[in-house]
Amino acid sequence: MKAVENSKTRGPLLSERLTTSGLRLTRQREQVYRVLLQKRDHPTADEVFLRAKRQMPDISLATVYNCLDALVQCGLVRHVHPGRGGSRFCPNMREHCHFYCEACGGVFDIDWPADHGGVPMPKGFEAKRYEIAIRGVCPDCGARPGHGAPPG
Amino acid sequence: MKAVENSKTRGPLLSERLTTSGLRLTRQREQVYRVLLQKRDHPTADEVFLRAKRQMPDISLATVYNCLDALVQCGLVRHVHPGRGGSRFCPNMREHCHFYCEACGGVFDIDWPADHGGVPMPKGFEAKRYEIAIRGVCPDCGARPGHGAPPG
DNA sequence: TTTCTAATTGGAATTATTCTAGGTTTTGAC
DNA sequence: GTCAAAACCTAGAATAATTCCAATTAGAAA
Ligand SMILES: [Mn+2]
Ligand SMILES: [Mn+2]
Ligand SMILES: [Zn+2]
Ligand SMILES: [Zn+2]
Repeated sequence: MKAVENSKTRGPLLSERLTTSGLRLTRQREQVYRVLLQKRDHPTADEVFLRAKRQMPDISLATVYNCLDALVQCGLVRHVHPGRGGSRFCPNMREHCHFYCEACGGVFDIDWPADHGGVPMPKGFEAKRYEIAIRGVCPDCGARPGHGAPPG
Repeated sequence: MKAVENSKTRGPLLSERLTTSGLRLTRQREQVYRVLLQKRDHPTADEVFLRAKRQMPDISLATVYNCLDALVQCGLVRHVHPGRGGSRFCPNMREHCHFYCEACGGVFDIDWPADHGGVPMPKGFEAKRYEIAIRGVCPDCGARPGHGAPPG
């Protein structure tokens, strides 16, 4: 039985995207990508490592960092920078911004309307991409004030 | 001769802002704030430390971190998170966003038009503040391609 | 299949930041 | 002014996140 790419868990592109970027398809890269697609909660590298180890006990943290880097390089994953704590990773490549809940530390994708228009750049500045961070309180934490687990 | 507050280098508010936040005015906090106002290039904590030491050789790095924290707490300084490398500090409290030059690593203030409108939030999300990062190439690096010093 | 090179691995190293414990300064009550 | 309490500063240790390194393994082109 030939393995068929399942876009639900693996995404349709991994093998192609890697090779067109001059990178190889490896078990570890598949596993790291699978982990990211399975639970889209913007895990840290260390969280990805813990989840990946469940099915691949010998994978190393250094490899997880390498794989995440490869996935970012070939355009399948975003590297997200939440200020405090380690950076996080997101397999949603649609244009969106990130909401950081100050009560529970959760990270949420927020749609970013296509008509954003951007910010007018002063002469000479060449903007390649925008990253919008929104800090506040998520629905769950807003509903039960004082009960949000502190971030970290 | 009574010392007069010089708003060019010290800003008009340090003493007041600290005390209204329940914090004390100290030599070290003055010095750290002075350093930030003198060269507004978004230095890292370590860069602030090096600059502050020139006039106050006994100041410690831990104190610089503490002072920066106090200045952020009392609303005189912004804590800026550029993804890679250490976080940076900015005494410009007007609404603005940050341009990160991918060639030289420089950080620049970009005015953020007042009519930005914000991003429409899904039900339940309470947005407290926005942070916009723009990545690209600054005027200097755009003018001499290939000559921008690599960031770091 | 062979060969070449990219990728993986564990551990050490580096970087950025926070913590700790002890000494100093400021503040405010007396 | 004197004194105690609280805030602050300091050096160095500790922690957290990430990168580097040298040796092995494994993908894929020929
Ligand atoms: Mn996301
Ligand atoms: Mn700024
Ligand atoms: Zn929350
Ligand atoms: Zn530049």
